[in-house]
Amino acid sequence: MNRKVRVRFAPSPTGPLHIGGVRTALYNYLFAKQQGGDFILRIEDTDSQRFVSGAESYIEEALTWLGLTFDEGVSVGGNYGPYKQSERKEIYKKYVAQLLKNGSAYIAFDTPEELDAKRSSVANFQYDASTRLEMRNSLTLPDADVQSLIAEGKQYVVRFKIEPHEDVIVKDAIRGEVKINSSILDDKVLYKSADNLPTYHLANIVDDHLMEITHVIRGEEWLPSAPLHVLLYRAFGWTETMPVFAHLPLLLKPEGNGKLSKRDGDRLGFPVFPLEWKDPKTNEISSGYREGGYLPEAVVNFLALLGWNPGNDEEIMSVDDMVRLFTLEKCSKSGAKFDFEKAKWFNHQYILRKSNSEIVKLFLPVLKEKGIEVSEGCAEQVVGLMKDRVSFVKDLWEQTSFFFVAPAAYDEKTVKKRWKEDSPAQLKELSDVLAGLDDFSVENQEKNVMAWIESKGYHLGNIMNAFRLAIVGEGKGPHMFDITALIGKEETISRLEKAMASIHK
RNA sequence: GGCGGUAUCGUCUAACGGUUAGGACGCAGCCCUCUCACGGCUGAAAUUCGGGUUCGAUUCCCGAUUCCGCUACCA
Repeated sequence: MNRKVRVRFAPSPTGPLHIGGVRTALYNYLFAKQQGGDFILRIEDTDSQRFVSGAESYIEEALTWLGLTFDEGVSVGGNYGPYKQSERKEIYKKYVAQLLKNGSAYIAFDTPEELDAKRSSVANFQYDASTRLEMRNSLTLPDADVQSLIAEGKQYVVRFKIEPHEDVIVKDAIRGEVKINSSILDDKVLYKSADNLPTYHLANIVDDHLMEITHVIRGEEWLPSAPLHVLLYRAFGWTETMPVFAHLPLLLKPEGNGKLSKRDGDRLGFPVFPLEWKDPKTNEISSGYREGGYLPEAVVNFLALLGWNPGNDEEIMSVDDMVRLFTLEKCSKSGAKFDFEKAKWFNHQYILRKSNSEIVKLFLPVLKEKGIEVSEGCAEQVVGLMKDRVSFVKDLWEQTSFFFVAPAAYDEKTVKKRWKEDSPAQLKELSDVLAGLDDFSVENQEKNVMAWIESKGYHLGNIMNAFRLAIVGEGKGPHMFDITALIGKEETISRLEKAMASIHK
């Protein structure tokens, strides 16, 4: 039996897509593409209590931004729809009936309050083979009572009847065989009474089967319930086509312990969400990678390597490279701490690799925001000179503002260190030298200025550093003539004059 | 508490019985240099702890410990 590989990413629209979820989506995508299979987006909105409006569109927008396109899903359709679980209620009802009929499941009337009472009175209470006969369910109640309770509209849930004392084996592509004894599993609720929807467990198995999913690649938090899922496949008689499981390690907090969570990001100063998110209820804003100035390629590359590696020393990889090299076997088993510094480094690498014109497109809006009107060509030259110094496009402004506006003040420390007694006089001479130049190219400036310095026997460093202070306002930046050639003769001389007039020690 | 998973530099990881335990981020130093960066080079930095198995364990097995997850009519 050779089935076409089909994988799904199945988030719940209970909030913005977490960066850990993004990685799960990415691994599913890489695996699907590598196997020539399909990548499906399924929305698991079976928790009506926690539903958050806007979350679903956020998920799609985030995946789109990252370039993780899916072959089937709510917005693109497909032959296995609907792709939103709340639209599949009738389907689940049919399959629950099947389990009820074959004795794998039963109806339970215990209310949440009754269960809470039980849990607080009985230590370690669990609804399972050892306790189910003390509860109010179709196993203990006479058939007629069950029917009449249902007829009078009593709320009930459907529970999965787990037979104890069996070692259930879960075959995991990353972890090998995981064995759990069925006795520790409880009779999970498959169908809720509260919102008349199935629970994750039921919906997940039914959908994966119906959508012909071949590989379930999901977070490690699902490992403990994987045996339950295996048992469900068996109860339905779908063991033959049960997907291969692969449980991914979790993304951990960068410092201390625990799973990376929503709060960590803004507390530690980096995003945990792909896109900025505004909570519709509290209006609280959580920062996103996109708004933080990250390039989607960098985010994808960084994330891919958090829990997987191609087995060589390559770190900068295109999506195509990753698709080619990806294997579940090379995924690690232990959680990975999130390293913000490394994420920055990846972004820097991608800025370096992008053409100047691509960076300019991203930089122009920043310039506009600062009220700078320049030609694209000019901005492109600045970018070419400066992009290797930044990790983020938005940092370019801080590094390059002196190209566009004359310094309003002179850095005190630099003045102290670089502004000498004879600096004003020397800069006056320099100004004259430059003023006499018709050709203000880098080469011609350099030739003439060097000749002048040499003829006067001046110290090169003293001249150039004072010059830099006058033009830039502080002791930083690329080679001086690269700057002056770009800002032009007039601007250069005017800045020199301003400096001579206003810098005093 | 119970159950499961996990364990190599600070961090991400390589080494699938034999290596001076490799790479990357970060850190330090040096070089480059008109400054600041970038870049290049060099360096410090790790096999959780016990037991086994083996001629030989980072690697295989057992135990402890660690950290993580699950333990809901949440996913």
